[in-house]
Amino acid sequence: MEAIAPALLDGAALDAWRSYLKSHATILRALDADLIAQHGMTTRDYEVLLYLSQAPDRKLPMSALAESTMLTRSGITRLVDGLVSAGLIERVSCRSDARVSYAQLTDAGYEKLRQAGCTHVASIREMFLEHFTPGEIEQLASLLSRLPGGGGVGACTAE
Amino acid sequence: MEAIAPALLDGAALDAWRSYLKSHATILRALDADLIAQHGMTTRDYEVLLYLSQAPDRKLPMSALAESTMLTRSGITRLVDGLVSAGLIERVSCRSDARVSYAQLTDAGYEKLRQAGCTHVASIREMFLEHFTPGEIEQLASLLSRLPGGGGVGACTAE
DNA sequence: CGATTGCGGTTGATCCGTCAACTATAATTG
DNA sequence: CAATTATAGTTGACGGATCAACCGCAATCG
Repeated sequence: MEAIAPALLDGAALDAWRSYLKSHATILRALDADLIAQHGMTTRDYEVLLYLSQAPDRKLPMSALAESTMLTRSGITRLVDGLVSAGLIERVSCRSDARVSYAQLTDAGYEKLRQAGCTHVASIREMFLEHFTPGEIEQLASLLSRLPGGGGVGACTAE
Repeated sequence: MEAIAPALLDGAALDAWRSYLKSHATILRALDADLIAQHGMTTRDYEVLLYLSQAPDRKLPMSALAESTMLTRSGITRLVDGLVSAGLIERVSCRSDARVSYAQLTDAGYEKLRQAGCTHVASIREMFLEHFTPGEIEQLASLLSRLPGGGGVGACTAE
């Protein structure tokens, strides 16, 4: 009568799961608030700019962005709309395939990313990294990489 | 020129952070999809029912729910609206303070939670717990508990 | 080739959650 | 006790993301 899910999860497992959920919610909320306050940009915006900055020619097809960010194609369309009207991104069409439309980082977008990167990375350090020793970071990286989407080998969701 | 944030984060730190973000997005999306498909309910709904089920009298003030779920009070009002009209929750007023309104789990809500709990916890096992040994779960719990919101000692956000 | 099928992207409707403003009640203070 | 201030909750307007439907183009298959 006392509990439902908790009764089905033993102590450490429950702790791990709850900390995982709560810490994520707390940290992301704070990061977003920082980024918005300091640069008028959400973490999603930042993520898109970052992916573009790392891509050849600083441009990516919309679909690639959608996959990287784990948004739907329609979600990306709208997100990019915003960045375009902010002047941080341009749409350029693809010569070899008229269906695809690239999002390309503008110089202004690159500069914005550079500026935001400083404070954002500092926030990530403060909220996440600084709570661990380098050895623990490695442990954590190794553990988390095994989760679905974590980037490790067994990350296939068995679709 | 090659990277922005990554250049500022060394390898393991970047891996840990990225795995943390991506795994969370992937897992939560899958859990939500499962819960919706099998029980017509979001993880937020589930969370609210769960908190209520663990509360004395199976009821909690709206504000308490808001705090537990990390939603705003207005967000909780709307979420609870939905659960009320689904018959899983009732609103009951407080006799000692006319401002507070409790959300109370109905029998139907309890039953629904019980049913959903089975599959939901199974999904959590599959997506999260099963990737680790018991010892690793403990490690993970210990590490994550140190993060903001993770429930550990230093979890104060220094407001 | 011409028709079908598939892919990339956008749009309309909708849902979910926030913020800001508001109401009503309680607590405080002079 | 009256006036102020604080707290609990709801509501309206809005933003962000999804789904489903769609358009245009490419690729494939007869």
